[in-house]
Amino acid sequence: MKFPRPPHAWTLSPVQAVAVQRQLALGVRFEALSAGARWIAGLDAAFTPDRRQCVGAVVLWDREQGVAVESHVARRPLRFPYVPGLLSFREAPALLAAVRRLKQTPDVLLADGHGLAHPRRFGIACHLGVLCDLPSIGCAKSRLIGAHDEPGLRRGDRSFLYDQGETIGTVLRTREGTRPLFISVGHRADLEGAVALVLACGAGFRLPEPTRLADRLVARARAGR
DNA sequence: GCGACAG
DNA sequence: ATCTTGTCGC
Repeated sequence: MKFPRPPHAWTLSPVQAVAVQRQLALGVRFEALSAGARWIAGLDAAFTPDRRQCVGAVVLWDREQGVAVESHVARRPLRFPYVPGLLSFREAPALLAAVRRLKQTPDVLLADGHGLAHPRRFGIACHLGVLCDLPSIGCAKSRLIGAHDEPGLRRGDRSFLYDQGETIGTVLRTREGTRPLFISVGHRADLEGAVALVLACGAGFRLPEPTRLADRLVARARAGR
């Protein structure tokens, strides 16, 4: 698929990256996520053993048939350090390269990381969604910012994530006996719809199938092929 | 100055 | 993310 808008430069200083986030955050749109979203693109990244490259993977999951219909990986040089709050500048180049290889355009992107649950309300899910101009959801395995109560112990139990008086996400238990996931809106989505979609993509594991499969794919592609 | 800190 | 053995639980 092609991107409606050309991306900005990726080789930046942390200070410049923050400026880019503040600018792009103005482009985040809020919409009701389509309840009929069928093709979900799960995204995940890893690093080569020498830590010089980032490997991005995308798995297009057909929610109707419950199967992966496309899988792609792409490698890009690692040019940015890990700085909490600037994750996308490290992983997005490889992830976008993988997304670009998709034949079918996704209905929504499911990113491994936060969306609005971010200090500047522009986590990697927002970044990917805005650049691709596609609905996106952040699905992180741990908290970056915000306060919350511990959700109930059963699958589907949830509590909200708050920061500065705003509700920035949902802490969702996707499987009993495991730590909850942090769901937040990325771009062109709503929190309720995001939570519903994550649960709809669940297959008995803590992670929703699209990102779980992308995770597996990237783990294999990391070393060799 | 002391923690917290997506992946 | 990644480095790593055994071990607790279903």
